Amino acid sequence: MTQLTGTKKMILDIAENLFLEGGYGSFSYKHISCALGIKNAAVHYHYPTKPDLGTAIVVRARRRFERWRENIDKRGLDPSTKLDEFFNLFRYFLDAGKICYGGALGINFTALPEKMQEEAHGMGSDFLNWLENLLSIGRQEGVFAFPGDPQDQAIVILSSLQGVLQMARNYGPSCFDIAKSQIIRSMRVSGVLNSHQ
Amino acid sequence: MTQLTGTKKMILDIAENLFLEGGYGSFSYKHISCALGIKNAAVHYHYPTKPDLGTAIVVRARRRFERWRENIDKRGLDPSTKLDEFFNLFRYFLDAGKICYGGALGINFTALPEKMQEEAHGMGSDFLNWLENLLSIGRQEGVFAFPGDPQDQAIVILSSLQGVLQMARNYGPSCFDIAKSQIIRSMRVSGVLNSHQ
DNA sequence: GTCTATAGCGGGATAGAC
DNA sequence: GTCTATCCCGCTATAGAC
Repeated sequence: MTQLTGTKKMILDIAENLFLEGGYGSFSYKHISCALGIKNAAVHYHYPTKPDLGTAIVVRARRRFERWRENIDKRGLDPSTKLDEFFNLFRYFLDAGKICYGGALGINFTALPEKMQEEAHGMGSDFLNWLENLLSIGRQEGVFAFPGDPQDQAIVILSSLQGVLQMARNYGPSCFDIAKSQIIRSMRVSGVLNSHQ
Repeated sequence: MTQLTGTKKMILDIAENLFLEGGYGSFSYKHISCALGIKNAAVHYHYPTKPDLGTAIVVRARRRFERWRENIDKRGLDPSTKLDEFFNLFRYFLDAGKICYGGALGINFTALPEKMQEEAHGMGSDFLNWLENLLSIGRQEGVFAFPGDPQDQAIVILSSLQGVLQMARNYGPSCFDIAKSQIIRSMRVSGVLNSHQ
């Protein structure tokens, strides 16, 4: 699969943006065609059905995360910086007023086209596995402190990020920074429990 | 506002169930009328517009949480048990394959009717304030241990619960128990950091 | 309080010309 | 690769009879 270009790429970009604002029901052929100044039949030429288009969004996002992961992992960063880069991935959504892929996919999960569900499952694993591995290594190196399995901690962190992006629409973007700070604070090795600071 | 009965109550029940499965776009007058064996015009008689119906869902849910809160607070439970009861509130959604109000409201928040947004905001505060208060008291009593402000910890816990209900659709209900256990474990006073158990 | 009937819109999708 | 034209569907909402 080579790089997308031209109309086909622009269709996918617009669809993805709308998708990240409200899920599968939030983008339509009409909306996309109007934004591009073409007719909806032209959009159907590139992506025959909506499940095709929806699946393409998730497939591309997975490839993008894979490139991000490769880039991060080969830079030899320490675990704290890597975790910070991970938070920055989600900060992009916050700044754009969007929810993340997990949220956009999870909200109507059972109503999604089957292929989209499969890709959604794979994408969730991509994120969870990477984070679990980071937490495991970070704790071994004495950088992070938390009880229990790294996988369990990864689930808490990822679910909190997903949830807080939705809360931020209701309470403003500061929620995100609060959650991020609190998560990091909770894993601080030198952290003193029961402290008010 | 007295207790709802008859058709009007059933309409609201069905709408709420559908709403909690996929948000504001997931319930329709047709769907509701079919489920009740009546015509959509009859539904409009009870709730003239969709914003009316959507707002009624959130208003009733807020009153329900208020009753829950009064009941819990007057039973003189210890903070750990209260927190467990709070988790049980969300377990109901898990068992029913639903997402919580925060998720159902947050996903299309900017597209919601204005009154619904206001109620959603109030509802989020209801939950956050109660949880923050519980965490604050629990830490004073030496039952919970966590760094930082109780409000910040409340945001992490609530966002995680909201996110994990959505993740559970993708990864199965075990996510919920894992997140719950990990959150409790992280706040354990006797907990040993860096432990693998 | 529920019905029939209908209006008007936006959605996904297709056939066939250019 | 994009167009015009069209189809069928589900949606919210309303008027007026019963």
